[in-house]
Amino acid sequence: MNAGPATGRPSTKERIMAAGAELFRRQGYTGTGLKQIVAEAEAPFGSVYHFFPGGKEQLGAEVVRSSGAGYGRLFTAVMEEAPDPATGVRDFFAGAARTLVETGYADACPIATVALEVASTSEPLRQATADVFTEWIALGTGFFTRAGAGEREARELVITLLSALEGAFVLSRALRTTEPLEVAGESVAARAAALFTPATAT
Amino acid sequence: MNAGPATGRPSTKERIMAAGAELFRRQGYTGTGLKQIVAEAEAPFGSVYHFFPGGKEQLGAEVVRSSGAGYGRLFTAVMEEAPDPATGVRDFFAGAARTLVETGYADACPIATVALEVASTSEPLRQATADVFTEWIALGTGFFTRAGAGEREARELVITLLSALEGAFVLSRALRTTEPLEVAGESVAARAAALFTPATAT
DNA sequence: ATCGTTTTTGATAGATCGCTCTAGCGATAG
DNA sequence: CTATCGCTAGAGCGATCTATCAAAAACGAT
Repeated sequence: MNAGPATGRPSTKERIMAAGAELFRRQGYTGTGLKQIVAEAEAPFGSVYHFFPGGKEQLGAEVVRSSGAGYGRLFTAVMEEAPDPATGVRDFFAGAARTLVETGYADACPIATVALEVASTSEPLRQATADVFTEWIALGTGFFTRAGAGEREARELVITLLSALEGAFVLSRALRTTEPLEVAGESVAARAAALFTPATAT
Repeated sequence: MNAGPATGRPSTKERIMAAGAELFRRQGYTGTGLKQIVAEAEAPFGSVYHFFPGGKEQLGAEVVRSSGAGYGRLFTAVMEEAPDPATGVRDFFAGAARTLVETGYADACPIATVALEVASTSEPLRQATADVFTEWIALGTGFFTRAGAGEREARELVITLLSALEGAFVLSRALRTTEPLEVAGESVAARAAALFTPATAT
């Protein structure tokens, strides 16, 4: 029942999930072995099956939901700090590009690789990724409606944003350039700017 | 030296590559075993190492380049059939959505799953995916410049298109809805329409 | 301190992985 | 007919995978 006290290293379960999140994000689900996870987490192998009786699939699902929620909080934080939505979009894409470069083009979306891998092979994992995307869409729709957009415009803007972001991650990681993130980010930012300019609204 | 005569089934190498392309696209690179590929291709196991002495990695690279080139031809064909670029974009996204539904949300981008998986784990495979994306960008830039856009606008439009497409594939496969493809496609089509409307050009 | 319960742990099983190797088939050339 | 060569064919190797399980450690109550 240890949730990680202020002192010492994180609990074994937390270390396993952190290691899993990092490795799944970089190498995908099938490309990452449990042995590799426990080695990186400095955890005993058996602990995986103690904390995740459902095995690798349960670990994967919990990691997807957890890191998905964390990324959602990051999105909200960046957007709320910005002076206006268009600037928030620009900042978010710029931050993603910075992280990508700093990690040697390894850390992009925490769940995209897993999402593509499992979409046609594991229903529980597919469901976990779908829940995360649904949560992100709801989060973004809420933010943009609060910023003054209509429900429909807000939803379409978030979906456009997420599509552009995920796709730019694919291109940027493969090409090892931030150009796709910059171009796609500017495209979405321009659309957001147009939507939130009262004078010329559609 | 058999390139597949008009009669009979395709050559063994062709069957292996076709099976590999389908399985890699749906389950990813690490998620697909050579045994599964030869089973689906109805080919002897040893033939893999006869035609691909470099093993799984070489097979993966050739499959990526081959199916990447095929998808590029599809893009060009759809765009050239359409009366104008914006319609072409709409048609391409609509066709992608149709294929996705018809295959039970399995067949999206032929190389995206592999691209994310190998970006940080296999340099030869990463290079293959990067070459395909570079080729697609060149292809699209050429088309849009011939349609009347400036070099820079054309390139940015293609990158925006590809990012939106790849990202929409991720969302659509996970959510099992074509909504992301429709929304992202319309977004790119609108931008293309604006760019190719002479009166109100930037 | 002692016992009973819960939590933790790593050795190991059973299956599958990519890959190697040798034997054999069938068409063609000398 | 024999030799050659491209290809077929699958048994089997070491390594690695996920998952299991019984023993050890930690904890709480008396």
